[in-house]
Amino acid sequence: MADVARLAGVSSQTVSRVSNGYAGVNEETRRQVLAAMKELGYRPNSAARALKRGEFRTIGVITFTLSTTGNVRTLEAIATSAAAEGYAVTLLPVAMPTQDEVRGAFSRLEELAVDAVIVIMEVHLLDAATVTLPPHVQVVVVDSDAGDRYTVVDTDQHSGSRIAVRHLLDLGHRTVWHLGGPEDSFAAQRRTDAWRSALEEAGRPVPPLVRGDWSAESGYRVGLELAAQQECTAVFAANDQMALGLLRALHERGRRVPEDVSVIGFDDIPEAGSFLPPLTTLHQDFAEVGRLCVEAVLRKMRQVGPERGTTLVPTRLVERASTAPPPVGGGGGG
Amino acid sequence: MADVARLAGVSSQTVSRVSNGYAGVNEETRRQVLAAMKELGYRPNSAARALKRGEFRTIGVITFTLSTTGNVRTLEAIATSAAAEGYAVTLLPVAMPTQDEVRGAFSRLEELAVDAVIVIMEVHLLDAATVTLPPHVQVVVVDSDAGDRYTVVDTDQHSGSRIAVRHLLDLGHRTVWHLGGPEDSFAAQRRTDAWRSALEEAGRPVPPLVRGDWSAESGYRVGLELAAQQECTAVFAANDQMALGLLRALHERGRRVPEDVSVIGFDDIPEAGSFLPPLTTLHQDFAEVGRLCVEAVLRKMRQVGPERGTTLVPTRLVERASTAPPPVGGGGGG
DNA sequence: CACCGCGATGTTTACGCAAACATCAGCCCT
DNA sequence: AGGGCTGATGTTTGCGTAAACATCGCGGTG
Repeated sequence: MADVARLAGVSSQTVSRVSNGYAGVNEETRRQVLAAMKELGYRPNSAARALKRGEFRTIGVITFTLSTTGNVRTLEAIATSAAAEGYAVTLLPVAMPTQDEVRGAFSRLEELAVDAVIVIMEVHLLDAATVTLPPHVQVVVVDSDAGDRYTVVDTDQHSGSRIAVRHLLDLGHRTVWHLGGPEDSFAAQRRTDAWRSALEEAGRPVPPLVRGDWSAESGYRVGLELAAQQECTAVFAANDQMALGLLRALHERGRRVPEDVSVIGFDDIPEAGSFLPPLTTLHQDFAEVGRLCVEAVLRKMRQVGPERGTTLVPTRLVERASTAPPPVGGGGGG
Repeated sequence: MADVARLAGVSSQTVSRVSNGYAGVNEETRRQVLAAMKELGYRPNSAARALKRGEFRTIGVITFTLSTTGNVRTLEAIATSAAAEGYAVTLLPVAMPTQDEVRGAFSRLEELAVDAVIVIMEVHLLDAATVTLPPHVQVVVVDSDAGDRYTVVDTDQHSGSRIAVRHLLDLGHRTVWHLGGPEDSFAAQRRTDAWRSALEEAGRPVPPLVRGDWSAESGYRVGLELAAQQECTAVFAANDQMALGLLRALHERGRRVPEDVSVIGFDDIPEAGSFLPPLTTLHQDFAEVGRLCVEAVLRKMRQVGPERGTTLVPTRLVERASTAPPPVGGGGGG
């Protein structure tokens, strides 16, 4: 910076002013400084800047696994939104869903150059990891019900699941089975709760719950059980990957989709439209979730209060070929 | 830090020594300092550290889109490996594959706190973006053939594709069709080249090339054309998503897989085993690619020379149900 | 016994930047 | 004409840390 100042014949402070786009610099002077910067290939040192300003312009994202579409898409949206606001995004992967790993991520975070944190994770683990964060670091959480302790942004799992169940009931199915996600996931839990309450509200029997672990493979395994239930004509799978496995299981057991069994998923992954048959599912707007996370965290940073509460992003039903009215004489009559 | 020093009754330099794990500190003193740190909730300020040390312990990852499995898995592996080495990872998303966007990412990078950059991107764009990087910033590229200008780490696309073609020929197919990836992708280009050369080497006819854009949807569209070719008994799809679309197209046109047509993919995405039928494909070791990227970039940072060259990670054939010998009287006789 | 060497610790300094304050010239007002 | 105001610029200072150097005490050695 001193070199630039010398070359431009000004003080280093003026260089700083130009570099930060401050007003109150003569147009002529500004041009000279910019020319000098360019000639010397000057780049501001972000460490010094951060030290002086007391902020890093960086948001940390803690995420357990990038193997689910949702996490990835949300992360991408966060990174894009953050970039638009002049913030960088630092990734803090948690290799295993263990307490130690989570604690480790948070403690790495402690010495990390971030002003705020967005957590994309099952919050069961977050709770237990009683880590004291640097006091000024703001936190926003995705996939949680901890709205009273953190600011939460999430897809509206509840209403989405109700839409799924309603869609199948409206087609004439007597009831809807559910291929749920893992027990330790809040998202899975909420989808399951909504499924049950929607059925109860409609006065329909609630079939036994079966669970997978989000993977297509688990959907296949559990799907084989469902395929054996002749009275099962409609299944709400908690995500599209499991729905894929379910489709395969049904196919192998000779149960046609949607003629014999209707299947609805959740997520609307890009491949869902290419399943056999194309999958009816609930579209999640991950881009919006990510955008809102960044917005929330920046608002918290800029304002004072630690504003808590939950923001929900609606889902949208995408009808494809995997859902249809029940077979006549089958489970119909709802 | 001064507070800690005061509380522990030592100088701030001793605190620094403890904080950085230097030898030459009395065990008794060290304990006192650690206790003081804990009591005061001291955390080293990474900005000041970076300023003093002249390095950020951070690696930037520039990536265009996180919508492909490969990019995501590689990114995840990079983040994990980097964390193991005490490095953080900063994400630099490039929203659109345009020159301007790439240039933008690189210029954001210029003021960003990174010591090195890993680029996961089609390098066609990278070339044109003649940005002058900060001189000390090392670059490693994934998916490129620019081994003479950058250090490159990539999956061995060529040998993987040859294995795919050989597998189908060995099953008895006369030749192998190819559903290629987009023209502007180096990875796609290499897979296509390898397909062609493997056929030529075996003295087989080279069917006309069809291309998709990596998406399942495009695989379906193009797949409809392939399905119309009665002499087509074996297809090598450049990735699993397009293979999924192809499977759907073949199904809709009444061509059974693998009885009438064999299909092989590339990537081995987690869902591939749940396709209908389960997809034979080439497994890419993205974790290894990511690990090697970090290793390479750290080696470059620590040593002097800008060591160039290419490291290839081998693929592995995963046989599932989508490949079989050709129908008798069909395209057989290879 | 004086001196050297070494381990343990303290003191000084500079990293690059930007806020705070200081300066200075030109201008308007009374 | 003098005072005060404004806009443009320069000077000083300190952010928190760690390298470099200084110091200090102790035990061993000639």
